[in-house]
Amino acid sequence: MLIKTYKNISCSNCQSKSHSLIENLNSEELNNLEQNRGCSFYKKSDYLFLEGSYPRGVYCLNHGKVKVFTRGNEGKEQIIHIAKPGEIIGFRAMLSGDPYLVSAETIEECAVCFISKDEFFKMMDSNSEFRNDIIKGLSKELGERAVSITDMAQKSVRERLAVGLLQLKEIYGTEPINLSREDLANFVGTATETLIRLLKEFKNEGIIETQTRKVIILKSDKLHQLAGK
Amino acid sequence: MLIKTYKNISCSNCQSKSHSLIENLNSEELNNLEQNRGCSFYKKSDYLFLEGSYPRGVYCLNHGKVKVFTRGNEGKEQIIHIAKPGEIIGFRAMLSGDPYLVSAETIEECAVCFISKDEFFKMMDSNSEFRNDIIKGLSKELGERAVSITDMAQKSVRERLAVGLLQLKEIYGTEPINLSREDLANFVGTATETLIRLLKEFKNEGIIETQTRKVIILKSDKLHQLAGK
DNA sequence: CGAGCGATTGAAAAGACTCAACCACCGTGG
DNA sequence: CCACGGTGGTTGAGTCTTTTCAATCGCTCG
Repeated sequence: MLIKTYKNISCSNCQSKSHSLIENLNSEELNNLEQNRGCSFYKKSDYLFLEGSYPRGVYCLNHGKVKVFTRGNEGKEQIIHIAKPGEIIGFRAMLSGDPYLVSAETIEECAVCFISKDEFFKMMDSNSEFRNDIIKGLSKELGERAVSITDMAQKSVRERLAVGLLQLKEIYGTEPINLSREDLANFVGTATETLIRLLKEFKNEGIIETQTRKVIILKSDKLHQLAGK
Repeated sequence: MLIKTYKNISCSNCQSKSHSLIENLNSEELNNLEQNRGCSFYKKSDYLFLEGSYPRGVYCLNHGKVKVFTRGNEGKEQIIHIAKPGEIIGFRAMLSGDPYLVSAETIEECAVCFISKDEFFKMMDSNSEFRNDIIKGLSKELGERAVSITDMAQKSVRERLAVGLLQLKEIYGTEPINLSREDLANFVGTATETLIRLLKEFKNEGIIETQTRKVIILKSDKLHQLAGK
């Protein structure tokens, strides 16, 4: 559910710009973009878009975190990606011309800008640097997913948890990881109960610390070791 | 190991062109391409490229089948994709600028054309239709891989085998599926022994038939049912 | 203070893997 | 032409991981 519409986020001064695909737009393009996008606040657990629907544009995350997931057997979520500020969400389906294969839902309060399909394609056509960044982004992600497939197919849940925690560390930076046990399980690809048990083991081994739902990583090196096998 | 170099495959008349990314090149571009690529025969079990090395160009498969795989724990292969004639292999790493994350190896005798990096980028720059097809291809594949990740994480091996056989049916068309048990297991993401046992179950249930190593699908509808859960 | 949801624990069952042995086919060389 | 060796395919048994189901706990919000 959308809370309110606002125009007070500037693309030129967006604090997320530097690590975003929009960083290579020139000032004219940024100004134009600023005129032609809409920004909104979202509460926790709001959807940006739903699997099966058709994309009308892309979402540029200014603040907060968004989980991107599919639903598998019996509707169980598989979290494919957790987006952080600066990321543009939902352009894959737009580029392939298909309906969304994934859903996107906020896991915190978020500030999100919407860029229409027309505007996005205009940017892609007119700015080859932007376009190349998009292509590079797609390619990079495609490579990462090959690795994820292998991990899911071959690694034990324990190893996958180690991998997942390291990925989350990249996403959360210095902040503690703040996810429900269920989301964490759906990210790692396991049952919630199994996740809780393994988390407890890691805690007992001094690798992590937990504060209610928050997880703090104490020994990354140990996680790397566990993840590798 | 490369068997011999030849120039006798014409891009304009390539029987694989119609279902290839090169189908939207104009005749001038095709002629140019034809002058600037090299074609080779490969024996079964030859590598096109190896994980970790740097791409120098892309491979256009004219005849035969190629498995694309990563190596996970203890070097076990995970087959990410099986390419059939018409497909261009290995452009992902070239576009992202990284070394290959996967290896490509022939699983039959193959005829393969090599297009250099320069040539490929030239085509991408000059022909926006070609470029868009590449972008679309990347996006489509990215979506499919999200589904694969979910399948690997959530589906039982039995379900995954059903999914895998249906995918292989698309690839092999009317021909019987002709893979070693090990490759089949590495495609489905399981141990060879488990794969064999499940294959036997499917056979007993009249869903498939086997002729030594070849697998023939008798009841696709049943497989769809099993794949869904 | 009580309802309700998320987190946690325990016990049992199921699914898949590993290991070891054996079989079957195929090409080679005597 | 046949014995031999090797590779890939198959089977069996035992083990381990992970899931499932059921029950309990504990925080948070009205």
